[in-house]
Amino acid sequence: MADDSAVDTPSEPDAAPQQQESVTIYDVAKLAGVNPSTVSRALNRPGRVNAVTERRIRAAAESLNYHVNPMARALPTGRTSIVGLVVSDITNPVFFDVIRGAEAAATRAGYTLVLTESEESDEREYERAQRMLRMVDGLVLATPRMSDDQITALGRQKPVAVVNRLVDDVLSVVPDVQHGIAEAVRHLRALGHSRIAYVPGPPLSWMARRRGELLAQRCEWAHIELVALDPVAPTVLGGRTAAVAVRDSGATAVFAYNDLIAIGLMQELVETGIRIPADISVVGFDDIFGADFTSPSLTTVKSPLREGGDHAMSALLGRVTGGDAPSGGFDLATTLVVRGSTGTAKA
Amino acid sequence: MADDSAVDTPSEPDAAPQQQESVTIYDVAKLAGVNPSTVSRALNRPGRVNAVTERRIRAAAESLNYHVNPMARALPTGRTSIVGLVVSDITNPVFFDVIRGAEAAATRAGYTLVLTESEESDEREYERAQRMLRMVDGLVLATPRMSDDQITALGRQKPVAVVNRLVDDVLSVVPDVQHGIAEAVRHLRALGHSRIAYVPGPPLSWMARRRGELLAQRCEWAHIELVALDPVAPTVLGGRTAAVAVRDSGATAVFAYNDLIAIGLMQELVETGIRIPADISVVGFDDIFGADFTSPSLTTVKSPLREGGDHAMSALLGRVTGGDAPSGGFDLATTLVVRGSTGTAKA
DNA sequence: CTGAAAGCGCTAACAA
DNA sequence: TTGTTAGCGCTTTCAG
Repeated sequence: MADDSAVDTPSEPDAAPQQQESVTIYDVAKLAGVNPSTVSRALNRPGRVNAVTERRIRAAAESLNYHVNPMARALPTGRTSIVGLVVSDITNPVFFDVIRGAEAAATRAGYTLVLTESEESDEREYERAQRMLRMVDGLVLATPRMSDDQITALGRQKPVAVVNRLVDDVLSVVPDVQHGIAEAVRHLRALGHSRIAYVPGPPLSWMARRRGELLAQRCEWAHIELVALDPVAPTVLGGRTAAVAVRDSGATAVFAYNDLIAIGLMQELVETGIRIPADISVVGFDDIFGADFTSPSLTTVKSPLREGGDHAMSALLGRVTGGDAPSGGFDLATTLVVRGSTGTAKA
Repeated sequence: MADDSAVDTPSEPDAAPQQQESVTIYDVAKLAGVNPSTVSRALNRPGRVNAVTERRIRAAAESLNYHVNPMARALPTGRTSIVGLVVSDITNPVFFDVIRGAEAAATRAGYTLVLTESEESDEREYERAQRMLRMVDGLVLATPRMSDDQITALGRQKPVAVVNRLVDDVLSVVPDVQHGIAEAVRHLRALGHSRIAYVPGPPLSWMARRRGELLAQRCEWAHIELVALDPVAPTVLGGRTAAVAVRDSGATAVFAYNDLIAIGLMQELVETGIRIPADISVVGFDDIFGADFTSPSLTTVKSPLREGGDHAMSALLGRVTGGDAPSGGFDLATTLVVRGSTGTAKA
């Protein structure tokens, strides 16, 4: 640690590191005194080779530090042991859990996860998914923005699973939003709220539309007036822009399409001198990382994001490995997490 | 949207989708009336083929919806156009920005990003990196936990770059922590703090050790007493566990190894009736997503994480594509972001 | 149980 | 400029 000032520039390795030749089954075969095909058999299908030769081969492979070349294997088999995940925005914490779940399921099954993002563009999304398709055994699309037709087209080429959206003829993993919404509406109703505002998310998003619809349904059912405001970007900034409309709506409580919006909204409202929840209650969706950091902490409809990613990937891999239909009945119910941002309605 | 109750289970596609045969350069060649190798040339090295035949070939490829098979290409060339990124914990928001930066740089260069995590285990980390190495053209390790020797070993096989750590003979991208720490110490000093506590992070982490060392140096230099407490896990929970020690330390301000710890610490302190910053000031490191959600919002030494990921990946790809040494002088200085969690020292 | 041989899709000499 | 011909490393028949 002699030099402290120069560390902000990549250090230059002294010598160009010798990229060592990779060892192949031919090397192993030679060392073990067998045919390459026998090496392949021994390493892949234990039992289909004489026990002692197998041991000899394994020892040879070990000593040579042999590792199979996934690319070379992919050619004859057509399977790469790679699965892809497409998210619309790596920045959005909603996907962190989806990624984590998908990664876990993939790793568990011995698959490698490849990740890409579409930066909220439906065109880029399709293009990148298509590109990725060539190298993966299957694809998971998280809250995709592209059209149903495009998704179906992808599904015709390789197995595809979708999270947070329902698409015909495609493996779809969707949480039961209904349940959480019912809880939330009941919660607000019990607190005396009878006029609620709703800040919608991107109209291109299936999940955004769905939440809006179910919320409207439920409020009508509960004889609560729901005021739908203009949709905003599903970001903290988007939430801030909705503050004025929320204030002017005369509602005593507000639903935001997601937590990001809810958080931005709260920040802006508080800065305008509005007290939460004394003046207005706020409810979000998702329960993302950080939802409990705010002050007051955010009441939100929790989506089982991690499970969603995990289940989608598991289902996909089940299909990839030719397995039978994944058994349904996942525990994907949304639930209300009550925190500090909701309180009794202002008189 | 007829059925609302059944959506929590993967929908079963009616028919097993016909996985269409993938089209190869042979198909394109036949359609265009040329030899496969000509197709390869036309598509890869525009200009080395007659302009009109090239156009004919492109048209044929287009009409057949041809896409190159990356695996097949990887075999003869030895290059996959895939780069890997290893992080220690996908859950940790610190890596979100690193991932985003790396992804951006990779995509920009036409590479695909492969992601894996080590779940904070040095063994798993090395094993997964090694496994990944077979299929990538290069590897970026973000805040790795494995030993220098292991990193060097990886670097002998394929180009490797490291973020947030200095390793001999390996491309290292490290922010200039010094600068931010100096600012932070000066800030606290100006507020009258003369006894500061420090909650260290995982001892296995190079960056954790470095922050501790530089902080100690700087405080000594500024004639401030620094009380190093026991290290904790770099998580919100870890931060909570440090609260008692912090309170008992008698310090009027506390540095946490990272924002996660700082946030957990603040939560626990506040719940114990300690006021921030009236009773104690808190400073974190990184400026992660959510650091401004807390109440009070967190004063923190911001690390240019996104740039770190981007630069590391760029430098790596520069090396992969045989380019010359990446020009140094990146804008990777850390800076102090002053928010609400720091104030004048209690008398 | 094991060896021989063909071929996955593509690239890269080498010829023509 | 284009065709021919070998492979890249591995799996997988098919013989033996």
